[in-house]
Order: sequence, then C-alpha cells, then structure tokens
Amino acid sequence: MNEHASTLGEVARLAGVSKATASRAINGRSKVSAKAQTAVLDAVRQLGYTPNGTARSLVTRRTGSVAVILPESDERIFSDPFFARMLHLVSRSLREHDLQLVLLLAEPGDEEERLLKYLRGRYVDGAIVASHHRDDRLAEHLSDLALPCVFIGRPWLGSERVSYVDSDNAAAARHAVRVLLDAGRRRIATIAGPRDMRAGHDRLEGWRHELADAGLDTDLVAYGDFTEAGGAEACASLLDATGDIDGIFAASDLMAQGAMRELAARGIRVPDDVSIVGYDDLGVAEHTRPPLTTLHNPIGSMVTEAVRLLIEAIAEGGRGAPRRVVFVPELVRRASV
Amino acid sequence: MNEHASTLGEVARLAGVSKATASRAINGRSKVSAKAQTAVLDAVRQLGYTPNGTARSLVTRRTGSVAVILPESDERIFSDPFFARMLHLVSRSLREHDLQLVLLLAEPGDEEERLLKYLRGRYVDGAIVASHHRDDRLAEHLSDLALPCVFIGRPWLGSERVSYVDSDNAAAARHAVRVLLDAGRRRIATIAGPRDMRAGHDRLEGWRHELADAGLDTDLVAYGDFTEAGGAEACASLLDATGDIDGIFAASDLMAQGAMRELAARGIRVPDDVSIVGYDDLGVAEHTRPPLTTLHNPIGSMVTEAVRLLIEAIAEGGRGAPRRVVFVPELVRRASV
DNA sequence: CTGAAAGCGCTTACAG
DNA sequence: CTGAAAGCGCTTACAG
Repeated sequence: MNEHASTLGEVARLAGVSKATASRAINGRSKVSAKAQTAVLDAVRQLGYTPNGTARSLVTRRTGSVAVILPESDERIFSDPFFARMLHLVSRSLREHDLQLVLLLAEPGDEEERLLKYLRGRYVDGAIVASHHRDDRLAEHLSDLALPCVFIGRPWLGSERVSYVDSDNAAAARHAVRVLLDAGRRRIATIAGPRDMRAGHDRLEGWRHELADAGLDTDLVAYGDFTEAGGAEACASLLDATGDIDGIFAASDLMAQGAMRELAARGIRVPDDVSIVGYDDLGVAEHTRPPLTTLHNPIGSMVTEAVRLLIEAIAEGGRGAPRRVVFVPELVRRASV
Repeated sequence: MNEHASTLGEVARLAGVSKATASRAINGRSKVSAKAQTAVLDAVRQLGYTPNGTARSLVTRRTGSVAVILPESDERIFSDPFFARMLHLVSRSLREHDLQLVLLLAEPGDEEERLLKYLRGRYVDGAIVASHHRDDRLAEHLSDLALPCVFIGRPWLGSERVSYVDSDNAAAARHAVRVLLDAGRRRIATIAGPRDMRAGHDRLEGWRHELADAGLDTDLVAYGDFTEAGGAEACASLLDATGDIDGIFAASDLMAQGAMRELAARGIRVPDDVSIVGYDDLGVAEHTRPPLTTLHNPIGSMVTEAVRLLIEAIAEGGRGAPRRVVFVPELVRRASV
C-alpha cells in the first residue's frame, strides 16, 4: 500500500498528458484520443488511482448519494415490516439511477444537531424522509437547508414548504369504518396510531367522521404506537372500559394483530363477536388468524414516486416548487369482518 | 430562501474580516478577538451561512461520519435482532465521539461496485463491517482502499490485512456440546449457520471437534441460514433422516427457536426428549418455551472495541497495523438442557 | 490576534 | 482533441 492515495496530477504526469485530459479520459464524457485514453487508463491501473470524491463533489456539486432519514426508534425500525419493505423499494429504485443509498437513523433525542450538520455539509444530493414525527420538525429544517428532499407521508409541520407523497389516510379510514358498518357493527372502536404522526392522526379523524356521519358514538378510542404489543395493550384497555365492542379499526396491521391476540386470550371470537379491520397489508395481514381485512398501504407507488420527485428536485438544484402526490389505499377483504 | 448557499467569503466581507478569521471564529479552535467573534457570528446568522462540508473535508481530510456496512439481505437485517442491537450500540458509541453513523445496505449482488465507489470517494472517515460473507471479499477490497475499517467477526478472506473483533466461536460451540454431553446426551446434532460465514463455519467446527474428542458421531448436521424458518427446516430434515437424536446445538437462537417449533409440532419434548443449546442470547432465548440455554454473544463488548479500534485507525490515518480482539462467549443456563 | 497566500484534488469553460 | 488557467469553498502554516 502506498503512503498516500495518488492524485489525478500523478496519473497525468505518468500518462504524459494534462490533468484536464486525464480527467476527461477517466470520466469518459468527452472525446479523448485513443492514445491518450489508453495511456491514462494504464497510469490509473499502475498507480491504483481512485478519484477523490469530495474534491469532485466540490466542483460538480453532486455526490451520487441520497440519504434516507428515519427519525424513529430503532426498536420500531427493526420490528415493523413497513421499514424493511420501504428500504428495499427505495434501494432498488435508487439503484436504477445509479445512486448510493445512505441510511441515517435518527433516534429521537440529541442526534438532531449532528444529523443536520451532516445534511448541511452536502455529503448527499438529497434526502427522503419517512416515519417522521411532529416534534422533529424535519420539514422545516430541511427546507431551511434548501436540500432537495421528499417526505413519505405528509409532514405535520411545514408541509407547505416541502415535497411529499402520501396516501389518503382519512378516506381509507372512513372506508374501513364503512366496511364495519356494512357488517352490521355499531359499537366500533379504534386503536389509533401515535398522536404525533400525521398518519395516526388522519386515520383517527377518518374513523371519527365516518362514525359521526352514521350518528354513532366516537368515544371508543385507545392509542397504540403501531407495534404489536401496543395494539394488544390498547385493545385490553378498550375491553376493560367497555364490554360491548363489536368492531375495531386498527390503524396498523401490527396493532390489529396485537388486538387479535388479546381478543383470543379473552375468548372473544373474530369475526363472530367482533369484526376487525387493519391497515397496511405488508405481509402480516395474510398470516393472522383469521386473515385480516385491511387497507393496502400503497408504499410501492409512494416510494417510486418519491424517488422520481427527488431526482427531479435534484436536477432543478433544489430551486423547484414543492410537489405532492397522494394515493388512495384500497381495501383488501379477507376474513376478519 | 436564497438562490444559492452563502459562502465563507460572504460572511467574511459582511463581518469586515478576512476569510481566515471568519473560519477561525466559526470553528472556535483558535483565538479570535471578541469583537471579530461576534461580528462573524452575526454575519453567519444574517446570511444563514452553513459551511460546505465537502470543501472542508477536502482540506481537513475528515468528514465526521463513519459507515456501517451490512453486506446482507435486508430480509435478514430486519428479522434478526442481532442487527438492531448492534446498530443501536454502534450508534450510541459513535455519538460519544460526535461521529455521524451512515448505514450502507449492500444487498449481495450488483451493488458492490457502487458501494466501493462511494467508499473510495472518501465520503466517510472509516467503516465498520458486520455480517460479511466469503464472496463479498470486503476485507480485501477495503484494505486495497486503505480506508480505516474494522470488521465485526473475522473475515473469511483477507483477514490478515484488516482489523477485526471477534468472539471465539469454536470454543463456544465446544462448550455447548460439553453441556449436552454432561446432560447425558449422545446423539447430538447441529443446526449449522451459513457455510459462507466464518461464524457459521467456526461453530460447526467446534461442535465437530468436541464430539470427535468424545468419540461420538459427527454426521448429524443440517444447515440453516440463521433465521427461524431456516432452523425449523433444518430440524425437520434432521428428524426425518434419523430418529434417535437427543441433543441439538443450534448456531443461533433464532434457528433454535425454529427447531423448537418443529420439535413441538412433532410432539417431541424439550428438554425431556431432546436437549437444545442455542447461540446469541439477544432477547429471543429468554422467551422461547422452555427458555433456551445458550451462549451469550458478546456484541456489546465487540461493538465498543470495534469503535475504539476504528477511531484509533482513523487517527493514524489508516496507516497503522491491523489489530484484533477476541472475546469469549459465556454460557447462559436456562431450561432447554 | 489577523490577513494574504497557498493548497486540498478535482472539473470545466476557453482558446487553440 | 488538448492544455493552461481559473475556480469549487474551505483551512492552515507563515509572517506580522
């Protein structure tokens, strides 16, 4: 191993050309004589030369990488299939654009400053943020940075300043409630998501409005954190508070699964005694017992669109107007209603 | 928002000082008069100035970030608690050094080139790699790059060229077998890990040698992929092939859990009919039924040490000699033997 | 304590 | 097609 990494200047000297020509030969974007081309490539090989990315980025203003920011506890990141699926899709989508995915885990807490410093440093060309919370104020921070970004899920604060893709959570929740009503259910509870996440809030509102429109009670709500355990707990507290629940809309399949576990433990049958509708359809809904009727979260479409918007924003140099796209989740009927 | 990010030069002009002084005021590492200090800080605020990290990195040769490379399918990354735990620990450890963690998921396959390009670009100060496989040849690649790095788990190829932390997998496996022997077991099978991972290989060898030393058969082996499903399958094939197994050493708790599911499905009792010892002790072993006797994988120590070695390597500019530290896993007795 | 200058390692008009 | 030069946005000896 050499003492130091070799530089373009050394390559040029060895190849007997100027740095400009060496650069052109290496990047292959402009014409170079065959002779120069091979001389440079030989020199590169001989020296084991590898371009310094930060130097190149300084002039091209591109790094070739994109951050995915997950301002979420790693406990949830590693237990909710949403993340695995999303990352898988983002990664595939980015690959088509020859962009490197850089994952930034931002556990809520003291990390914020370091994360922003990194982002400000322009080590990435843009960012996709998912699973954000009200208090992280990431939309505001990122728009201050003028770093191209797109949110998956409309941010709670500052949504007018950034691009995002979203699904119509409220409409989907209303749909879920309608399914329950159609099945003759009248005491319909909800296991809501976190209060500081837009998706949690919107699904709750959808549930509330649809019930209100039907002239029914809207007081049967318990909150979960989108996890299985949280769903079980919420279900238990619901059951402890009122005996006659006959329908549940859970704001995530994981929570629905937890709820079903709690119901089973109490000898309450699904769907005979209580019908339940979940949300997400990312794998777990097919394997609950009985299989779960749920709303399909269109994360495939959201991710594809998010990457597309991000690429556009990067091409515009972060100066373009915010864009947004909203998908509508479809109902997947299985056996829990 | 401005058209462009402001530069140090603009800050300096507005503050009425030189770029050098502005730089010093901002970085706070050298003396600056109180007057200049406030003038610069005011200018920074007024312009919303934020230093360009790539420019700074070009001269300081530091980015303030460290990569964690996971050359593993995201399916496994998101299902094995090993990763959540490890990342959590790395992240905490890095935070103490004010380093940003940058996670690079390198699904085996075509990503390799892009990953190496990113790493060569010096967008990070160093790298920690975990869950590597024989064919990724990452140790060789990284040592070619002369990028400071440390492996968690001894790499299969090129281990003499890089730093790593490891645990003594073979000794631990022997220990597991001894526990089984002490319980009077004589037909001891193993559910081995992937053949292309050092940990899988070493645990298998430990099992084999300890059995051979006891003069017992070493032909009862089935391979899994460290997952629960893989463990169940391997156990099934073992059971189908031979009826009289009375002990199993599984190379991971997840696989042990799968095996126990398979055993239960066949009405085989643990530990009455067959004793089983797992490996990892990262949470699942406590919750199997019965709780699993297992080897404690010292990932806390490994991570702490890995970060320490990496910081040292970075300080040495990647020119230091490779270092290695090996821990010994301890047995945790529960109820499966 | 401060500033002018050099330099980090590249790319890219510009002129030939 | 090629090279000399300027420049990307910083930091850091060096001299004062």
